[in-house]
Amino acid sequence: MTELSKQYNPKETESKWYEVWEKNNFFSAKAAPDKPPYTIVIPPPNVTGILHMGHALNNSIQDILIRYKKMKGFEALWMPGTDHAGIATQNVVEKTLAKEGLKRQDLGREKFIERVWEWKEKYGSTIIYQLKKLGCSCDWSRLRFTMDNDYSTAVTEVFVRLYEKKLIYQGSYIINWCPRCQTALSDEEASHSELQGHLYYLKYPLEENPQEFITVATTRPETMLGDTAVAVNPKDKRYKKYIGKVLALPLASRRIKIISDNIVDMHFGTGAVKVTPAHDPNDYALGKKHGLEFITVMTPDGKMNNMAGKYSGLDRFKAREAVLEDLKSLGCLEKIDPHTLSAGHCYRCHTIIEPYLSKQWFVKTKPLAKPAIEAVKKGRIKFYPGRWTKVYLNWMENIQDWCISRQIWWGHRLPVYYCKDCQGARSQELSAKGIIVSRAKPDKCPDCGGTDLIQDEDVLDTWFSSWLWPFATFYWPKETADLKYFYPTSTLVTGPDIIFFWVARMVMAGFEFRKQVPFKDVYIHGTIRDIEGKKMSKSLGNAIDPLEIIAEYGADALRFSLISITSQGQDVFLSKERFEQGRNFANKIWNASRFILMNLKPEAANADLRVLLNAGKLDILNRWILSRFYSTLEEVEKNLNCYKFNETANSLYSFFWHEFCDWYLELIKPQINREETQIVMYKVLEETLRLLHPFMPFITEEIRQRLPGAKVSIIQQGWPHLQAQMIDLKVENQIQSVFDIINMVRNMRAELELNPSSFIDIELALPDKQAHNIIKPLLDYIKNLAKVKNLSLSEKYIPQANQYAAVFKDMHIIMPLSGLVDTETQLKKTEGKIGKLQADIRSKETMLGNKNFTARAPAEIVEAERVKLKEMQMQIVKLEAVRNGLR
RNA sequence: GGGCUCAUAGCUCAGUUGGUUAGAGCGUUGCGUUGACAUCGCAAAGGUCAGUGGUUCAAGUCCACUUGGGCCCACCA
Repeated sequence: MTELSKQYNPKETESKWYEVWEKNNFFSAKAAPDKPPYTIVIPPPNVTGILHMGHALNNSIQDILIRYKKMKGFEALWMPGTDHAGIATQNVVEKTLAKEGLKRQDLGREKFIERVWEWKEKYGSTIIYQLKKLGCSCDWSRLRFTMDNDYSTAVTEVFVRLYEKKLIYQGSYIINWCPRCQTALSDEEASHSELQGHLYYLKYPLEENPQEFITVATTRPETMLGDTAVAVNPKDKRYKKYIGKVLALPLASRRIKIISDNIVDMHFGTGAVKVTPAHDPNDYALGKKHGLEFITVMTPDGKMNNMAGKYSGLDRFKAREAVLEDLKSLGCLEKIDPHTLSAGHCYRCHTIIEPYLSKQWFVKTKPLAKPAIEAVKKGRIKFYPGRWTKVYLNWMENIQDWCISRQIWWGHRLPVYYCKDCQGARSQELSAKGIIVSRAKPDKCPDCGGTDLIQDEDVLDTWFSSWLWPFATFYWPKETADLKYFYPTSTLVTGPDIIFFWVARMVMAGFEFRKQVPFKDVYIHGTIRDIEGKKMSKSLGNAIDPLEIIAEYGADALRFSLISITSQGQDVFLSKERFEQGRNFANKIWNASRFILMNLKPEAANADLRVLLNAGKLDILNRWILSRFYSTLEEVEKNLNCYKFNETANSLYSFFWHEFCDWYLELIKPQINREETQIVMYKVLEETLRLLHPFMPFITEEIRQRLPGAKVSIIQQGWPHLQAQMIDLKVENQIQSVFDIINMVRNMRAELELNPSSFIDIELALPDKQAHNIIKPLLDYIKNLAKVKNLSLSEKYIPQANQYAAVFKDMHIIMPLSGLVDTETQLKKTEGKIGKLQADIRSKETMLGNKNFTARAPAEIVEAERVKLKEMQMQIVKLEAVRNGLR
């Protein structure tokens, strides 16, 4: 066995063990009918992704679950993969093209897509390597990509099925349009944020009397060029007389009608609203209802089109200025008020969304939502923390149809073909004629037999492929053995930001295509923020790079620190110093293990603990640590099973550090060569390492391998079995008393400013004779850790001037002094304690004197309070004796 | 407009179904390095649990309101 360094060096161990795990296929899972399955599908990171703290947290949690379940005997599968991330990836590749002075149109569709694939091959696995650095135990042999051939088959299949069920339709509606990406977006992809804008009051003259105006208020004056009506509320007395009259729309020189509709809010703006049916969703509805004209005044890249007359070619915001300028000179701009408005922004490039009328494909979602609502209501899918249930249900119950077509190139092309011969016959309105939706490209048109078929140019929303992730990764629509065994999956771990994008839709897909839930538990973790509460992001420059932390502190430290501060679902405010806790803990584990390894005899690994226990060969100290260990194990499992990761991490931390190291290892030093100590010390370390392994996989593996009895990996050692008979609260209490006494002596020493390394004498005065027998065998422990030279036991406390005494339960702890210490100070301190105790006693007495309390509180609580009061009364007598001795 | 969430030690946060003297990590202060660990040990200081009112024998915990952060949803032109 090689010498261990004084400090843990994560770099040396991490890559080494990861290789071993991979080489031995410890991460692979196979359908195993004799074992229960446990499945997690990874939220597939974008191929453009690089590991950030959110990923680190998300994947640490998943790895903890997978490693725990694997050790526990489940066939645990963690399905990995990446998402093609349509718009995001296309944007990235377009940027690299721009450096060559090229646009994607210069290459053409096919060549461009080739470039994207090239980019993907080159950079698309970056995040996979980074996940490995984190220690993730994904079954990499199953790595999937949402644009894999098989996966695309599933996407096409789903489109065709939904189309055939009439749950997919095509139509012209107002959608969210990103003028920069030049594509439609779903409602979820338009993230609304407030911005400071203006409310512009425009005057439209009446045709019959141009001196008379109706003033409308708008935030987007440039759209007035597409106005086809002005609407007022029918109840609005101010405008009643104008309803049905005609206005001369300035600049556009068009006649528009004044219509009335209840939807108009009389109290907003002027109570008269301009109606632009082609550029606003509300106006669109009004346009439909009142049979208005739809005039599109913009081009897809956000410029004014030739319907906009002289403004044609101007960018929409430049056009706004120009329009305002011209209205002003016409005297048609009444005023401008500051106004905060909320505008949609493209979730990929943050450009302000333009509501835009265009022909798109939609999923009819209401029927899909129905079983997805029911499943959650009935608890077949559970959210952790539970409050997300409401968020999910609220969205699901108010679900809108899903716009799934995107006008970009990178993605799954719609399996929609048009017959050129039939196209002429197609009306603008919905008609299936000449539209062929098919799994494979058809040879000829089923309507006219024409062979001139072209495929729809659009691709599908990225989420239209990711919503199939829990089963498409198992090669659905094939009924594979893996699909049957591993699906439905067990737990989904993700952040709150993609509940609508992804989680909700997966539930819908699960029911629609598999007739069951896609997962049983959804664990929603918090968002990682910087110390000021801002979301961590590269663009804000406040991000802490997990890889940097791994390089500096190690992956185990990163994981442990992250987990220990993330209480269930709560956001995390993170600073770099936070990771020192994990690093220090790793180092503590390392050094405690180093100490044990230096003293351990290999045969200790072979003994059977139960035999030893039954033979009565375990002393109280060893029984104590075993009891504490199994109590901890019990707690760890309870917390893990309800996704309380921080509590688990913290109980392991405090058990290992503050009980095992601070007390146990210190106390056993004098008896370290005793057989029972050897065995227990080995046992507790070995099993604690196993409990820690899901949290800190590398260091626990490294140390386990150095202990006797190692298998190829600690993963194979499995999860320790709870041995409830080892939990002994009586033993725990007795040892706790010893610790309390030691603490008191240490405290007294510190109060007296005695050098911690000097030995002192102590007398314990304990009136209860029977207690003497219990404490006698424990005296050596006290002597050891409290640095006591002579420890005597007596039955009676005799107050004396040259001593310092303290009280613990019914015991006086007496420290003889050689006269150097100031008795005045001791007296003050003792009196202070008495004063505090008196106050406590008074409040207890009041409490117990209250008949309401004694009558209504549970008997055991009242009894406990009585006992407590008695103890306090006893203590005060003893303290008073001490005080009298000092006087 | 609706909903969620947070406010506890100087900082970051725990605190289970209401029930002893409210905890941890970091930081601070004092003492301590001859063999596990200074990425350490021992000890200490530090909290009217945001405010007000209520329910209760009992409130950090439950309820209402107030104040101040953060987030989400919604078609206020």
